[in-house]
Amino acid sequence: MATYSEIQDWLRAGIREGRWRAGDRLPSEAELCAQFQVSRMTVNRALRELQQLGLVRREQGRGSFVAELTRVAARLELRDLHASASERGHHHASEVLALRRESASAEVAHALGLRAGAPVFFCRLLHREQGEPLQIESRWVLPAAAPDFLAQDFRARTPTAYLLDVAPLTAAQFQIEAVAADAEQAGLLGINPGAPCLLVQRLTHGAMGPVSWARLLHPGGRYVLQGSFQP
Amino acid sequence: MATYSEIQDWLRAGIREGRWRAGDRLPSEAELCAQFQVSRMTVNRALRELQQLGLVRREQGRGSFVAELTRVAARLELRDLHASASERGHHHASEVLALRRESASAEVAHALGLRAGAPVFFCRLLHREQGEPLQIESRWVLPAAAPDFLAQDFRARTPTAYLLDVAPLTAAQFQIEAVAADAEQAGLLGINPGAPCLLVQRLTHGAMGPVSWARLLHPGGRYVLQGSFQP
DNA sequence: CAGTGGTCTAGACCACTAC
DNA sequence: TAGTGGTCTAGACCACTGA
Repeated sequence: MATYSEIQDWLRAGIREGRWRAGDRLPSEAELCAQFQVSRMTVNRALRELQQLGLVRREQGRGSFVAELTRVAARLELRDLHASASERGHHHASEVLALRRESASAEVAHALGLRAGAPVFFCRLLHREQGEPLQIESRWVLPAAAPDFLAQDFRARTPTAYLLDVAPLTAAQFQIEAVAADAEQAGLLGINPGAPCLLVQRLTHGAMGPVSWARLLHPGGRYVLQGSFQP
Repeated sequence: MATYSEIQDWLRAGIREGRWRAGDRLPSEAELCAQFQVSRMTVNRALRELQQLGLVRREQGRGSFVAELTRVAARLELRDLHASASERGHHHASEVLALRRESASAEVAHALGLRAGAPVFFCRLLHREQGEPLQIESRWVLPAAAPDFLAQDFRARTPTAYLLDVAPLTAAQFQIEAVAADAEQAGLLGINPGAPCLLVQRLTHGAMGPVSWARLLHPGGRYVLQGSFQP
């Protein structure tokens, strides 16, 4: 007798220890049923989930095989700064530099799917972790998606956390690039003008469509994105 | 009668169309069984897989709920440059700047889990896409993992593709940051010294342990990492 | 207590693969 | 043809939740 997760553990251990190498055939469902004294449904679930994780490749009529990794992939998470600082036991503070209604520039209008000049809410915050400037957040919000946006106190709750509440996410896109800080940004972040920064641009969608477009600028030396892939 | 994926499609459609909002309770397994005239195992699988995808949250004794997204996450893939250029129909070329045996510096030894001074293979390549410099690849390889590394022609096949062949990946870690180009890097990439670059550092493991450590430097304006999240 | 999900069984029929 | 995985059934027992 065994459970599906025990069978998974046994297979993972065998793969990790090199008992089966990438591309090798694993025992068939029937063999695992006999070995672990379980029904086929149980074995099937164990193998199917390993397949969903990318660790195993299954082929009808042929068998189950250890998957070959052809790309380095990982789940990258871009999280609320306040929550991630708290998890590390760090202190996080936000300074509100701007909070107002604006007319959408061509760039903002394009990102949010509006016509240029349409009214949007805008905020600009400087985030500090342990007292050190870590991010300039520039954010444009569709008024229809968060009508009370301008009345919030973003020192108490970040725009990210507020928007998650009022307009739950259904989809998001981001892009990450390296840019040079301009003079104003450099002053806020306490770095030299032209210094390298990591720019994360993020568009979030709610059930009704686009909600918010954010440009998050981080000083190069102080902010690193990390990820890992462990099958 | 229905299949598990038809039930999933029906639930996803309801969530997408706002029939259930984030946090709402979905029909119970028993209700779905009755509605679709299927056994509980089928409904269970449909819901369990939606849970694994992060679209649904399930609680024993309470029910199944539409998940609230609390983080923007996406599968980020760091791929072989040649393969990704080919997919876009672009031309990719590599220039081999160095290919030799070295003694591991403290930094390299630490990354690969060696003692400082241990022999490692090293290569340095300049990758161009459509003729424009796109990446400086500096890579250190554990000789035991790829004994013939120094005999390869990396203009024909990138080190990434070669290593995937001889030492299949089992795990990887990466980190991404913004740095300034030094004079030599700037010369190779055709940018100004001090210009912002995206630096991706990547450590790959095979079945036997660490295989290779790579530092991939991209000119800021020409290289953007993108990702999206669609439940 | 009734209702929920978590897991497992011992079958079944099917499509596909390889010989 | 024998063996493989893909899917489904009609039950079962359990742990947990909330009234």
